[in-house]
Amino acid sequence: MGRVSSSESNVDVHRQLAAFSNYLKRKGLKITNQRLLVAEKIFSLQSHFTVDTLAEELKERRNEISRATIYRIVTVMVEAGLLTEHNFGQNARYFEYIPRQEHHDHIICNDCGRIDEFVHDGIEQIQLQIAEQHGYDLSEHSLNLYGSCQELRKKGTCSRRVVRENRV
Amino acid sequence: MGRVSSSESNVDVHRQLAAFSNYLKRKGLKITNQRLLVAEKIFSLQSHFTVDTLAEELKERRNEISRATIYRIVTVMVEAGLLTEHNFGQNARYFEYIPRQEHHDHIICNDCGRIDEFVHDGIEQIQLQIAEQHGYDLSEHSLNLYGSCQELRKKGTCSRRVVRENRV
DNA sequence: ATGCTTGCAAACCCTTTGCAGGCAT
DNA sequence: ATGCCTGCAAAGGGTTTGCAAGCAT
Repeated sequence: MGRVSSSESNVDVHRQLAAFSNYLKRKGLKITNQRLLVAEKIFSLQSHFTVDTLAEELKERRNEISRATIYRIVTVMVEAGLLTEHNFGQNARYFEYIPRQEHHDHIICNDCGRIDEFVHDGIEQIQLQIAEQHGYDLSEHSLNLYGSCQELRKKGTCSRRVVRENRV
Repeated sequence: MGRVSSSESNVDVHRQLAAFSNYLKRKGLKITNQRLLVAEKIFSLQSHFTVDTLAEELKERRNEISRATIYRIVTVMVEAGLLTEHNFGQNARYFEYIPRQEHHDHIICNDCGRIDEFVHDGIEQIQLQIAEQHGYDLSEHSLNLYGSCQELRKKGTCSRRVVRENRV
């Protein structure tokens, strides 16, 4: 249930990389191999990630980059407005590439950690009203729904769990 | 804009402490001085807190309790259903005492860190619909609005910031 | 040549845990 | 007396930072 038809083409990735390069140039920052590799991985991922998962994936493709550097690059990309940071749990910092300013909120599965996305115009508007009523100038918001997806209920198992008699 | 008329009376605090004691007894846990002091502080706080702020406040009142112990007590209280944990930022674990299962969401000020609360039945219902549409069994949610409150705009300063020419 | 970037390792912050002594039961 | 609790200090996990070498400009 991500974006319309996923399969980000290479053309898109290249365009996004070019945009990132332009940003770097404009800011007087250097276009390094590490920055391009990390950005490319993020653009082609098309989903949420942590610095840790990113580091693992890069390592598998023989493009190992130190976590310190990845943290620094991700920070630059957040400043560039290319990445958004999420607070899904207390001990994980998730980032997500959001093409063309497409906003959305998330539903996270308590069983398997799966993350789905949604947008609801009604909710978006109500939020603006609420902020106004409380005297706030709304700049952003974070709406996360937590629950269990169908997988565990239907199959009896999912990537993380098995249905047991005594659910905790 | 917290709960109706705040001023939690001592009577209430005592009742809540009694409830907590009962819970401890029921679970075969011990009623220790630290547990009572921490719980009392939380009940009388009537707002969001971190383990750190709690530790500081207890220290000021000459009731210093080690952070390790506070973490352990807070964990028990979450299990008892007396506390809810929030993810307002990535590097702070906030807890909140929620009397009588009163649910609410939050608006957080980016300037001063102030936290206001609200409930909107419409949003609550829409969330259930969205979860259902995506095949999820909704168990909980977290909705945080971020913005700037009136203080900084009106006074030119607030507890954390001063209005400057170049806002970042 | 210049100085931004990288990688390493150490430092940090918050949180958890092993252990021995303390206390509620 | 029993064994759960506490406090200390050490360990852990994620993130940041100082520094010297490396690389884009």
